[in-house]
Amino acid sequence: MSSTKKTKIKSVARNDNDKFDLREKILATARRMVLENGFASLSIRKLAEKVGYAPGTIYLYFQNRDEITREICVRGFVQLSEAIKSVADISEPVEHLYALLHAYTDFAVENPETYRLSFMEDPKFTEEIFRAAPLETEQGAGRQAFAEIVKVVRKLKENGKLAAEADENLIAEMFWTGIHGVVSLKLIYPAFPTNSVETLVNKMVKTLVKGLQ
Amino acid sequence: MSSTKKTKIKSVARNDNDKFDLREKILATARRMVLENGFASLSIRKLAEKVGYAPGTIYLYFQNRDEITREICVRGFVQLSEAIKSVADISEPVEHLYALLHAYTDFAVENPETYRLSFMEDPKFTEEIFRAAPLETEQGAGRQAFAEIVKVVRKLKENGKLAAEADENLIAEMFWTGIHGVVSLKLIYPAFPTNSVETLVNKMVKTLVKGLQ
DNA sequence: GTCTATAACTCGATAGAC
DNA sequence: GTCTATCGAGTTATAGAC
Repeated sequence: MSSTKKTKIKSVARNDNDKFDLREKILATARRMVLENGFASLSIRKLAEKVGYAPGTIYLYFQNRDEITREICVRGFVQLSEAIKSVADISEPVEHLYALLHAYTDFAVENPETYRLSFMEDPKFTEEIFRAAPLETEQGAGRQAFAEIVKVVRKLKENGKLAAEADENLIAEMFWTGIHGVVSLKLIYPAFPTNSVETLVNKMVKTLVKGLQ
Repeated sequence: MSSTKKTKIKSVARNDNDKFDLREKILATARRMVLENGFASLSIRKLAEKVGYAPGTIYLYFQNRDEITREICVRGFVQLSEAIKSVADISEPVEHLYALLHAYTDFAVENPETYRLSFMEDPKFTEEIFRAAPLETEQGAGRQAFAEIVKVVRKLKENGKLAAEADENLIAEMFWTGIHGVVSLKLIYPAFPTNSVETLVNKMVKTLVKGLQ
């Protein structure tokens, strides 16, 4: 790998008065292509054509195709992380838990391609989401999201909804893997779990919460 | 790379007396390649080379590449279906449930590539597993497996572990999606759920069973 | 610095000679 | 049935013109 080769290409306007960031333009175009036809349809050649540059030009801003998809995923997960945090002010713990998990599944359903690539397709991207990194940075988005679940579990415990000796981490992972199973199966094959994501998530969370008492 | 030109294709021993099924040989070789390097590494060219034939020959036995991967998946799920049925003689329902779900997760852990392709990568193959087909045929393997879970749920109900008005189908789907979430997340990123598949499945099933009462 | 053109390598799939 | 040759398409990456 080429270490810190962030070639911060001169931020000079190319043919306009406004300075524009070609890197961002490429990313935006790539994102649009992905939303329309999925990650598989994202080829360097087509991307370059749409942006109006030659294929080789893309490589001035990105090391390779993966770096583009990775960046799209990571940015997507920042949204997820924010959505999860946006319900943090709900004081009642069970209600908070439902809101948080629904924010999660809503993100997956509304951003199926991002979710698929991040959690179902390629370990490379999953790693990117969970990478050990300062919690504040974008790269820690997956860990931030998980940390929020742990917080809610702790809140459940403090409110007596949970045994004092319960393993918070294990329980948080149980919730996460459970709802991941619901959305991931539904995303790949909508016809199988015949029940809707909402019905399944509600039933699962309700049953788990009751079973934990 | 390069060099080592293998032009000795013609010298491969082909037993013309025994009529051996080249189709099976191709499948077996493909399966081996998949086990070693994943489905992505399964190319017609490499496969043909390993089998000792020209690339075009493969197409005499399979319509295309997908037909090979599909067949590998479907056969894999017959094994899963059999593993699940092999625990059907356990009379105590909760014990039966645990055994069944562990048979499922064991299959996923032992056949990660098959499981990944069937349930995480390409809807085409998921569809093949769940295809509406006579339950007895190979193609119904996924549905057979699910039917077994429904049976156990019904048994739980008959033994009073479950409310009489409980939705058997919904509960069976809840168990399936739950353990699918555990194994699928673990398969794609072993480091994240820090707890083992066994620990998570046990905790989840135990909590769900308790919560259903 | 920016971009074009193209190399060099994949791959799946097919046509035609034997 | 099998092989050779090839098409058409994808990919990364580089050499060199402007």
